[in-house]
Amino acid sequence: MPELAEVEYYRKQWLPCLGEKVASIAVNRGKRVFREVDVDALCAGLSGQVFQAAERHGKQMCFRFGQRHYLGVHLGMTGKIRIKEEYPSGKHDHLCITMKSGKVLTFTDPRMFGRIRYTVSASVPDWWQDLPPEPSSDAYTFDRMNRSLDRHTKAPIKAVLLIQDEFPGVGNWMADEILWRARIYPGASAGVIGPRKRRELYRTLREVCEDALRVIGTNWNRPPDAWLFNHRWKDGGLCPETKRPLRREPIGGRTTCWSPKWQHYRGKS
DNA sequence: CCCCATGTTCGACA
DNA sequence: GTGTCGAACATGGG
Repeated sequence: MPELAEVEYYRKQWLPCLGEKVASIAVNRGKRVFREVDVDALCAGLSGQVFQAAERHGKQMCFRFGQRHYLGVHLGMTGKIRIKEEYPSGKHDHLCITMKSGKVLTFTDPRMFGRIRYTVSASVPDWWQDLPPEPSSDAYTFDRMNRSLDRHTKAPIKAVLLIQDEFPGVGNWMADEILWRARIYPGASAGVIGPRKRRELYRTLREVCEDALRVIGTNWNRPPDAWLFNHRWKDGGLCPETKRPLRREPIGGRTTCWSPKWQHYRGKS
């Protein structure tokens, strides 16, 4: 499920326990989500620490315990985090952090494409440093987007928008929403998109990131029907602009939904 | 049984 | 080295 805005929503789920102390840890040892983690160190290290901070960058999250314990969480395709009232928990609750209050910070992920990281360090771990600017931030410039397109001139623009080093947080539905608003055919090579269209793309990129954070990232509200979002999932969906049928086909290796008449821009050939 | 899935990574190839 | 593409990862839902 999770892209930028959904991850932002999940980030907030543990916040009610901010300032509380960890009582004990339980893990589903050996699961793929712990592939980069020393699980013994995590269980031993986190106990007794105070939950201090919850941050997000793109689709990644970082939770700090005490001054030196950094817990990284990526939700993959099916990950969720939430608070449970008591420990005995579900089959896919791979990480359960029970607090002194009895509440349990829980990480769930049936498909296990998600990933946990754990670092103890006086300084910010390398995986949480020097991250590329998010498209919704002030640091994200038109020049930067241009460079991303020029580094991947032959790839379909849809595929380029999904590269996390270039567009952190953008996922499959957001990429489709961005291209629909900019009226660009998702299969168009990034390199053939002209300067004027790039300006439009820059605007819709930032707009979709901001809209998504505001509408879904806050309370997971249902987006307006004027977005592509509500129409893209099922067969038979209609374009909110043209009222004509949407198309769904794999582009850039992912299921892509677009409105053929509306998204006619294919660049210079 | 079949096909599909809002993500990332790795190997092959040009 | 760089860029692009497809397969693989593991599980559940329709």
